[in-house]
Amino acid sequence: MKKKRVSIKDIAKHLNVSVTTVSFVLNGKAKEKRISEEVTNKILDYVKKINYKPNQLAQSLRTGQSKILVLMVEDISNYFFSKLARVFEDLAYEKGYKVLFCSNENSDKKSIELIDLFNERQVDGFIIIPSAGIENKIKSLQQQNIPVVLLDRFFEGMEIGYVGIDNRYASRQGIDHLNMNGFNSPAFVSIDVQQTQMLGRLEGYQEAAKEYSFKEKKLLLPYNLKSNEQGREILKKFFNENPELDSILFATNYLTQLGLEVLKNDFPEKIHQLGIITFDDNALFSICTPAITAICQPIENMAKETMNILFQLINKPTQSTGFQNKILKTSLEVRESTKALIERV
Amino acid sequence: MKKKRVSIKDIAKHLNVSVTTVSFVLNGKAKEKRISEEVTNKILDYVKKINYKPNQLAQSLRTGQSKILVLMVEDISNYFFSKLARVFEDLAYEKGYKVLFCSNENSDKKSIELIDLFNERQVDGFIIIPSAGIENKIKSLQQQNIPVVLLDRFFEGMEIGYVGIDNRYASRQGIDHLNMNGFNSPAFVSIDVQQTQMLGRLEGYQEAAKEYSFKEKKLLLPYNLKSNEQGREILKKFFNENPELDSILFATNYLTQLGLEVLKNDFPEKIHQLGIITFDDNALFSICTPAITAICQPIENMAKETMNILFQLINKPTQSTGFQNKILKTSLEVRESTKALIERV
DNA sequence: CTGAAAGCGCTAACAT
DNA sequence: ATGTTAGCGCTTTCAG
Repeated sequence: MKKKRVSIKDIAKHLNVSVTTVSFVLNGKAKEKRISEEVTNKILDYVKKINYKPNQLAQSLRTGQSKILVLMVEDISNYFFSKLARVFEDLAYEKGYKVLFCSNENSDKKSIELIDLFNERQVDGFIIIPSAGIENKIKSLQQQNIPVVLLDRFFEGMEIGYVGIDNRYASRQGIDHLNMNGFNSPAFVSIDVQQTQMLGRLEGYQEAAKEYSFKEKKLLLPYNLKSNEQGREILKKFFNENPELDSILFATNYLTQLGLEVLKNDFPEKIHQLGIITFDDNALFSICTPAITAICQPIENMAKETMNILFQLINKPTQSTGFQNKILKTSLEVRESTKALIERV
Repeated sequence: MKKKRVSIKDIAKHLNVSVTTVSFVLNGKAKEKRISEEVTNKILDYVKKINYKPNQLAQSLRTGQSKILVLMVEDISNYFFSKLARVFEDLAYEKGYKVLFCSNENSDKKSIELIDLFNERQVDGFIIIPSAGIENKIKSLQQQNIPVVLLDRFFEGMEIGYVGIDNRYASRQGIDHLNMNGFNSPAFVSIDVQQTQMLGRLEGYQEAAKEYSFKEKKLLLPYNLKSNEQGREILKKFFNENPELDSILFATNYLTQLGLEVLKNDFPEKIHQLGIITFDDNALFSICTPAITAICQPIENMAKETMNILFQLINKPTQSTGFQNKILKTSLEVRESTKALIERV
């Protein structure tokens, strides 16, 4: 039943030419190989007529290029990552590449499995948001001369292409903004994890604490929360025990969501008094009440820079020495949640 | 520099056996082909030692199976789609398949390009959320005997596997709920597009209008809004011109977001009086004020059913006749935005 | 200008 | 029980 795909050989036979000729013509090398216009057109016409498409698999096997890139994120269903994915998709297609997305759930085991999996498939490059323990796996990719660039997080001291934001600065930006609006006792809510981007965010907070000499007040939730409910409990306790806080910087999207749920349910008055800032924007933050001020990562730019570095690696087969890094700045989307109290309704 | 990948041939040579033997062992056919334990172990050990991975590309070329599935959605960065993607990813990996995600932006042209692209790559199956004009392209896939199943939307009368929700019922469910809470003049805000799922939602609304004999009041925004701003203008005008409305059913996520922005900015009192329901949930709807009642699609189940149908197609190479459809029910996540007025604070 | 043929890495029917 | 060998569909060198 399966209609057999037509191959280059079939075309050659049908047209009484050799496969070589067909291949040359198809690959636009007709001129270069000085194949007659007549033959060239005959082939082109026929190919169009039967709507022939070369078998990419065979092509890849032969050329060693699969034109496939892999983007490995923590969880593709997370807003920040899915936005990133969308931008990568478009950028890659422009260049004739496809992108495979996959989620590693921040697990080393899953990350390694996935990398191996795609490596077997000879993908042409990796863009990886790495979990903490896969430094060696990534080094092994580099040794095989497979282009990799890291995104969002990196490994201290590793020689590798990397694109991220200035997390320390971003936190500072947030606290500065709070400070300017009269909030001078800010808490920092984050996750207890050794990811570089999280450490940077914490650092920025601590630095600001010194400069403005307020007392550090940080809550680090366990990475593997059993449930949202557990997270809410912890936050609730934290708010109860620290009534003096006048503002909060949430280090990720997800925490903001939990935090707002708790505030909304258990401290309905506080939600309008506290200064609130979240890392990573989301379209819906603007319709919360109060609308939430956000530290925004320049997603498009991040993707663009990553692609640049990656394609440089792809096009330069020799092991290069200088690895490019790009640290971008975040921007602040100011909304109601950080308005000075006197200005609020 | 590029370390040459070791091939089955290298292994054979090194071990003084034939490639066949290696291939059989690697494919777990040692028993079946009655290859001695000794040889089997020798091969297995060596393979493990040098960490050999077969070249999937070559394998695919040979077997005609790529173990790759494609999920084509409208926009991977949309919450509903990225959630779906995540579930598909997990389900597929369980079965040894990978999933390529791509976004068609609801454009026929892009859809067709993408389908051709992946078709050339011999993917093993397609899961497609189709744009309106690609019925023929999909038929051509079927003719080539390539497994396809449609999701979310379908083509009237087409013989094809399909998974979706009962949109008519879902709308009814929403309006019924509003009605029970004393809202009996609901509007319906949707997009002016001929997608089956949207038509179903409209139908449900109209049906309810007849049954409860309220006057239909629908707003259909153009599909290609120039900007969010334009959308907001239209909504604002609509709210102004229809002050008698006591509730709204938004037919998609995105519209809800626009609508809430408008309400928040221009009708701050109304936002607490209107009954509001949205199609498709989002984690952040629960922290809006009021928290928004949502009609939830059973994403996990949808993915599961789709996979079932798809794998049935994949494993049954002969053109089957009976096509399976699965229409699932939505559920209602009741929140503040539809509380009867008397109950509200 | 065009064709023959080798070979990418793997599978599996057919020999031994 | 193991080996030989013919492809899968394509690119590309080398010979006309």
